[in-house]
Amino acid sequence: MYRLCEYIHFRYVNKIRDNSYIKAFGYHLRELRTKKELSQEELAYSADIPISQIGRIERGEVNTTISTINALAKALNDHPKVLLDFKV
Amino acid sequence: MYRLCEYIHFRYVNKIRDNSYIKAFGYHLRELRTKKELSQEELAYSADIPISQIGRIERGEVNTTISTINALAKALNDHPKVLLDFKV
DNA sequence: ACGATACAACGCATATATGCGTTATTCTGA
DNA sequence: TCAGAATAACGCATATATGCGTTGTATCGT
Repeated sequence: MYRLCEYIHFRYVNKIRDNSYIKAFGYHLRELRTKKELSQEELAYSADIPISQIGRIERGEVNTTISTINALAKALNDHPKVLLDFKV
Repeated sequence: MYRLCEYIHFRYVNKIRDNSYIKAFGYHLRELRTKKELSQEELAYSADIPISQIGRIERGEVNTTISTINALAKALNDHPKVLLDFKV
């Protein structure tokens, strides 16, 4: 039975998203940014990311992707792994 | 002029996604997994992620989120930063 | 008081990550 | 050679990350 998905109705649930982890990441990013005395706007400009997205990340509203982490790391002159170096 | 977005037509472009970086990440994840002699299916089960998603990540087809990295790290008994510890 | 600066919060668009199933292909050991 | 295991690849659904603009709020120096 190919293409069974077309005929079966099921409820989609994203199980992976982890709010406590993305909040911890946002807090950590804010610490890295403020320690380097950068404003959100300056970081946004360096990383070529909209400032609104920087805000959402720091407030822990979004489940950031590794490409974004890479862009932020370059803007902060850090290795990407530094951005994940925090405790939950 | 509030809600200007409603009236202005503009083309949306995702500038952040970085295919070479997500490919390098996938290759690195595959190395971590095979070094521990785990099949994709075993890793998928431990991390509670669909096996098809593990495959897509390792083939560098998707821009993985930090929640997924966290889940994979737990399943691999590594700190999340280990998953970003690679060269592009 | 007031203008400037920083950040929060919203509104809405598109692209895509994930979930979950199936089918196709490749690898591997007896 | 060939059956089973592992992986690739596909199909399609929903949730959401991002892009880009605006408005709201707080702080601060003057």
